[in-house]
Amino acid sequence: MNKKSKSLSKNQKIVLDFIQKNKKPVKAYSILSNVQKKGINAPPQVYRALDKLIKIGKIHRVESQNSFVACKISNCDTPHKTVFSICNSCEIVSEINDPKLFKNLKDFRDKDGTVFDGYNLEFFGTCKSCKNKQIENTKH
Amino acid sequence: MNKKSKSLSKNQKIVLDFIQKNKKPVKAYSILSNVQKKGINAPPQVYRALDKLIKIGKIHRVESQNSFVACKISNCDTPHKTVFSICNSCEIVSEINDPKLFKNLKDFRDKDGTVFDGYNLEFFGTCKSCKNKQIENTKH
DNA sequence: AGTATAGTGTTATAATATAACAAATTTTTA
DNA sequence: TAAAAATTTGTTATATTATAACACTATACT
Ligand SMILES: [Zn+2]
Ligand SMILES: [Zn+2]
Ligand SMILES: [Zn+2]
Ligand SMILES: [Zn+2]
Repeated sequence: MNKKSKSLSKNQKIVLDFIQKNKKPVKAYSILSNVQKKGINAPPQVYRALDKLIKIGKIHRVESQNSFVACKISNCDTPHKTVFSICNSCEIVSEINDPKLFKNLKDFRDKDGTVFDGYNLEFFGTCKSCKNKQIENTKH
Repeated sequence: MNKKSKSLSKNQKIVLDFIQKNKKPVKAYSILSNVQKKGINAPPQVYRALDKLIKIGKIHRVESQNSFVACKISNCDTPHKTVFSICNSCEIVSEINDPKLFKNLKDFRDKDGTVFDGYNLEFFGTCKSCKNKQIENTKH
């Protein structure tokens, strides 16, 4: 049994379960208040679980939002290579799985030829649904 | 005289000046403690200046560090299209100016064909100087 | 069984960021 | 140039996000 298949601890399961249930990214203190009934009482319990889940790639941190979202790509690399699109209007986040873009990022070298271990890319725009709403509003 | 050439306010100048003096990104409260002698007394004065400087593209926020760094690319776009390399070891940040990469990012569309307004990309690795130090250490 | 590693529960506190409001300054427009 | 609008300031208080430290428990490894 290799390390990666080791099962999650109680708190890790509770936190992951809550994050996976949510379509949108969730904030640490929102997780806390929502899992208190399950026996998680204090911030460190949440943050420890988050740290571990991030480390093993089950979730990602959305840096521009201080929020956390379940990984949508089963074999997401660690150290992390993540790409998200983020709606400026409703703040919904989608994880992007685009092989061509991944290749461009993986192959990138800086001026010194440095190879990077990982990256995080966040695209910002207006999602389809919000764009439609905006069009609706200009009609009236 | 267009809007972009309008001069900065007193606090904005003080904050920008401090950020530009630093090779590494700086934190908001470090800015605060370093400019108190210039008459900036409280966090909102710093954060307001930061917000404005970010908006006009004079500085960028390094999302993974909660820190702020002067723009090294004179004509950096707003809304922002930023690429950084970040050393995991010394946390030094370099702004990357790579036309080919910029083009790849600019041309990217998601599955729905959405065009994005901006993006932020952070690469993580070990900088040349830190890599050399590591090699030195393994010699002994 | 014994040791090492990882996880738990808890309290306190650090670090980062914003709300709200009155006053002053600068820019725009009439 | 005077009035109106927009921006910036100074200030106090508070919200939000995250970690330190410590004693203890559970699990995995040899
Ligand atoms: Zn993922
Ligand atoms: Zn949206
Ligand atoms: Zn820039
Ligand atoms: Zn370094």
